Amino acid sequence: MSTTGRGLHGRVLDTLGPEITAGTYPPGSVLRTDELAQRFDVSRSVMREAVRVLESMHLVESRRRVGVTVLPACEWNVYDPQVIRWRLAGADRPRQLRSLTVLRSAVEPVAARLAAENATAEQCAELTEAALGMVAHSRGHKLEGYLFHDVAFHRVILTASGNEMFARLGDVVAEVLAGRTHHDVMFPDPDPAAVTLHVQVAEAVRARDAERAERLTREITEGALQELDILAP
Amino acid sequence: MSTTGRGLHGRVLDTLGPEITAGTYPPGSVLRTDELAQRFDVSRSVMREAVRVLESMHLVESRRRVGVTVLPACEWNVYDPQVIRWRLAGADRPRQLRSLTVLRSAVEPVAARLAAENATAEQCAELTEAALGMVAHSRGHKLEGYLFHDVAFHRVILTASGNEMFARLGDVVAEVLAGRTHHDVMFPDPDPAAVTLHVQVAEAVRARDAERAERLTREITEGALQELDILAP
DNA sequence: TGTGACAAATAAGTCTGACTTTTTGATTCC
DNA sequence: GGAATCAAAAAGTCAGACTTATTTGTCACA
Repeated sequence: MSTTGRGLHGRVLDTLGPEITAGTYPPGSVLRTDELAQRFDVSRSVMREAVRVLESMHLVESRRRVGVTVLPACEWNVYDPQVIRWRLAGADRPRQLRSLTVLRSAVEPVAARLAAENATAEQCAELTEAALGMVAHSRGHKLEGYLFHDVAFHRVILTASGNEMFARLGDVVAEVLAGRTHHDVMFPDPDPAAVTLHVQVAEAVRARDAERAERLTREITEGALQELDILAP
Repeated sequence: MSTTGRGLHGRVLDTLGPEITAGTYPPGSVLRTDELAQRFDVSRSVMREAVRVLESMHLVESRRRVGVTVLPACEWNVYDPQVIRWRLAGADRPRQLRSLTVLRSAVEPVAARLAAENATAEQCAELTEAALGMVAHSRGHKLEGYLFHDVAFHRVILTASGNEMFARLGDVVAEVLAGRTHHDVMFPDPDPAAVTLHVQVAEAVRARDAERAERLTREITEGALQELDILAP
């Protein structure tokens, strides 16, 4: 599940990216390419490539005669999957998880509405299969299997919406769900009400009932928000 | 309004980025770093930096002995502001504008609800000022002034929500609104109903009426969607 | 004393060329 | 025909020299 790994510059990013997103260097801090190259024991060319990537994520800004300046968090490309992973691995994980869950609560109901209008027969089948999979793994400490089908379910909804901006949030939702299962406190078995809601959403989409699909999905995401409130008020 | 401009590699990206996002090279196409370096008359180091940036946007994938492979659109980081600008400048602009407007319709109502709960006094003032500015420029072909305050209004809503994921969509909304004003057909004066709605949202936020702020904002975004349907059905 | 021009220092930016590593696909041998 | 081997291709890496822009500081001049 390592993020980059591709090449030496990826190795550098794997430690420098998390450091920056964790706030190790306060905004305005200046790093020097040469020093970084020394620290990571790579050539300047490799270090420059890494800096270019960080720059494209708006984590840093490189200026002549000044150096590589760390930008304030409000500038970061927080939708970059890499940045999301780095931040989820860091200390302000709970805050991040909350932001993303709020985003989910805005997007997924609308996506479900669109999915009900646009889903193909195949996507309806995948949805039903995922919902049934969730049911099958909802009891007896089978959290891994449950997570698998949960992720699949929400991915199908987002993809079937037909909106590419929604579809690309599939990875984000997957990270959030995985994070909830693995790192945070979670009950040994998922909430039965949530499981039922997923099944009902699948039914609504299959029945082309957009209104109902949206309302039920809103219940799901509101449940996810309440769950966060209980764990970290 | 030029996007990158910083350094030689930025110059390369300014032409290569739009080419790729426009679909000039079909997914799976293979580019060679050396050839690209020749074409743009830059050194391999510079070309490699540009490729790294494209790679971090998931537009291409670089593999040894193969070359730089163009990835299918479903892999692209479509939330990267740079990618958004490149695509909005390209041929499938209308499609892109629709995707982003649907995203707005999902996000902004929820953001308005949160803004009503969390906005500071200063943000309330900014919101009112923006709404009044829209009113002042709503008649007499003052589209530029209207756009300015419209952008400001939606930026404040998204920022005041207190959710950083929402806040970062300010630039996206700005692009969408600017695109609508400049490139697409638009009536010489904005819809009076929309202007009124903005004023009412500002009032609702000031009055801490979250429910009403959400409902009114939903009306605004649904209006934006209908406007798109009229222009490009 | 203030100000403007000029010079020096600094760190990123660029280029070149040689070398390494990985991957692929073709060839050969069993 | 299949497996092992080898050669070519392209990205990856490195070192070093050089360029350029920007900042800072100094000095002369008003």
